[in-house]
Amino acid sequence: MIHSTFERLSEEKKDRILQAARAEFIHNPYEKTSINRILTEAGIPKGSFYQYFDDKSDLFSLCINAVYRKLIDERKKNGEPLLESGMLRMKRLGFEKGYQLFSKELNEYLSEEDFALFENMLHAPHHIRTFVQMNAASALIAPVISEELKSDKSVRKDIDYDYYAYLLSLTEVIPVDYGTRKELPMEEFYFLGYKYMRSIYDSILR
Amino acid sequence: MIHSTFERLSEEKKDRILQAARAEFIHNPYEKTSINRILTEAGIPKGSFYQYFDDKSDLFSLCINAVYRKLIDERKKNGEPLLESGMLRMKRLGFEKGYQLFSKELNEYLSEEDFALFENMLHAPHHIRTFVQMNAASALIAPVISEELKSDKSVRKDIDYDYYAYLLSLTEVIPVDYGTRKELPMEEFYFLGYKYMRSIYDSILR
DNA sequence: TCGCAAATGTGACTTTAGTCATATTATATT
DNA sequence: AATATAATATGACTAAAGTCACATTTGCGA
Repeated sequence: MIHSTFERLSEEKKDRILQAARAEFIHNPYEKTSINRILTEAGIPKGSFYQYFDDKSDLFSLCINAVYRKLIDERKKNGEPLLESGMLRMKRLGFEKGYQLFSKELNEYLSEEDFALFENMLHAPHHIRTFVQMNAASALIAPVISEELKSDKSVRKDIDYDYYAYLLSLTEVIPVDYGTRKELPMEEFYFLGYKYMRSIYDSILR
Repeated sequence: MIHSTFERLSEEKKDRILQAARAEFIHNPYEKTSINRILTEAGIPKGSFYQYFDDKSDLFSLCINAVYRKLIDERKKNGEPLLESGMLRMKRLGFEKGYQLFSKELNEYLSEEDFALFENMLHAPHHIRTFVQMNAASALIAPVISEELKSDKSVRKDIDYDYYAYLLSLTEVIPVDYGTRKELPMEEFYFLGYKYMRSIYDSILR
């Protein structure tokens, strides 16, 4: 967990840490990254690190969340709902077309460095990847979906919006976890994701 | 991930490792446990460890899975279905009664040491706990649920049993993750678990 | 503005994880 | 049985994580 001591830091210092961490996580696979190096680069003493964070995964989460936040903000700015992204559209348009659109958008929104960072997340140890993705889902994606559910006429009014938004935010995490364990090809993940999403919707649609 | 090299080891050696790890994880909170100590205790050289496992979380998973396996086997032996355990029954009988029954069963099946181990799992870093629980769910619990779904007349025949069994196996993991993040009291977890289970069932019941 | 307490900063130090070159043992091939 | 080849075992070594006692700064009531 990222401690409140970190949040209280000056923007300048927070950014110095983020940038140093980002560079490290972009250029190395997760297991090869070093807290020591990041701290030297950012000019932060070792002791301080453990006042701000629990461990390396927090630092990684910080970097990944920054990219997710960018993605979300862009979609919002363009008036595109978040729920429509990823899985659901993939199913609606078919895998090929949906994936093309998805890639196109990512290319618009994300830099090459962002892609490298995401790539490293995909190859990080299973528990780190799951942690980081669930983190982003719950902290960034779920709140947006919750709002979308509230203003969606086809959704029941008596449900716990936050909880179902959280469940929906896992639409990428859960199938990927399952698919990875079963060693399924990437393409199948999306259909699993759709099934998962479908099962949540079955409970909350009027 | 636990490598196949470990599986190939003699039962004697595997058990020596399991017992040494178990003792370490029972007597220390996760962060205070040491691979080095476990290996010294088990008489296994450092280099061998990394031929069998990726890291400490594998060793922890090994210990936790052994207890889950015991629980599952006991329920099977007594002819009690797995799906009825935990959340669902909690909802059917009400929290108080359901929890009493749950505790009673656990007390029958598990030793004090098993409890200590589980306790340490509950307080392990978030990503370790999630990893270990999802692991057990997917490797041990899901296969049993899959069989139960297949022989359940009220379940549709055209579904992907394994996948929905996997989703149902997460009925304890998902609500606990959400509840922990939101800092909800333990009791609420069970109602969230029921909602989660409900939403999956809505999709697979005839 | 002084003095005190709480919060934050600091880096030498200890312990732990993880690597790798080499040794040993098992398995297959003729 | 002799030889080649692959699989496993080993522990000294390197690099990393994590700790802690002490220093410095900040906030705040008198």
